[in-house]
Amino acid sequence: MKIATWNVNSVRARLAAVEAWLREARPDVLCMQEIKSTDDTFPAQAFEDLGYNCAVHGQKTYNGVAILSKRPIEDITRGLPGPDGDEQARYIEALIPGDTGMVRIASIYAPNGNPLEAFSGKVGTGFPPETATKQKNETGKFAYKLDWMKRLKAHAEGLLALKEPLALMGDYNVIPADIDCHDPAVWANDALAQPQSRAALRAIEHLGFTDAFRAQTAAAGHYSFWDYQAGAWQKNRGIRIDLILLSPQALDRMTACTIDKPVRGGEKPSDHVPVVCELNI
DNA sequence: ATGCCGACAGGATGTCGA
Repeated sequence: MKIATWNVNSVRARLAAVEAWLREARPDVLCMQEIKSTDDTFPAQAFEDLGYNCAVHGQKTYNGVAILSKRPIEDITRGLPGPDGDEQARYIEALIPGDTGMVRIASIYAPNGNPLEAFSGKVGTGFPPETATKQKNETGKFAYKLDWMKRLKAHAEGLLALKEPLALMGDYNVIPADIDCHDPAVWANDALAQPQSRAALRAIEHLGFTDAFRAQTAAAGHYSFWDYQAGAWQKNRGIRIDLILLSPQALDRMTACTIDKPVRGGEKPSDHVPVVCELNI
């Protein structure tokens, strides 16, 4: 079974590119993030025409995750357990039957977490009303990121106990290590590279997950994201933040894991590229 | 020091991303 994850940066803006990639790569499962669509505006028909079933957890304008599958999509769960009032659509999970067994798959869009500090930017004139607004808008993004990762860890722990093939795949918004970054100094003050962010990811991995790509190679210089700005793609200034975390039962069936780098050079590309994994299931 | 680019909502330009 060929499974993939791709932060498409708007499924509607990216529809032609996603359709083209599905025709070429023919994955059995594609987890998408940042679809930036509600369930109503999600272009399900286009994917159904290519032979895919769709499970969507959408949101207007921001975030949004989905799972496409050539096989049936069963036991769908939308959202992580957590406090009421978290309206951000960042998690969808389902059970997919393979030829020889089931695999549980989650499409994950972890929070970015920037800016790091409440007053990292301008605070206007400093009058109390503006200060209060700035504080309200900018406080807590990094805290939300770390809290969300804790919620993911708690949920992942329960899933691991099922002892079944499991793939938690998506945009983790964490640069796991310096070798996953073109220039660590550039990202040193970014939420994606903070020690707390890396610790939050490690804490999940230490439950018993393996970074599928890192099971294949220890080499530096493999990225999944290149900023649209400042010629980052042309200069290969990228970072690897799109990960496939596998349970032991999934890892033992893995035969390949690759990053489809050329997609970044395509027509009207996303700033992320697909990460693909082959499982003997 | 900040913007660079791109998508969105809405109908100008601010918000957000990483």
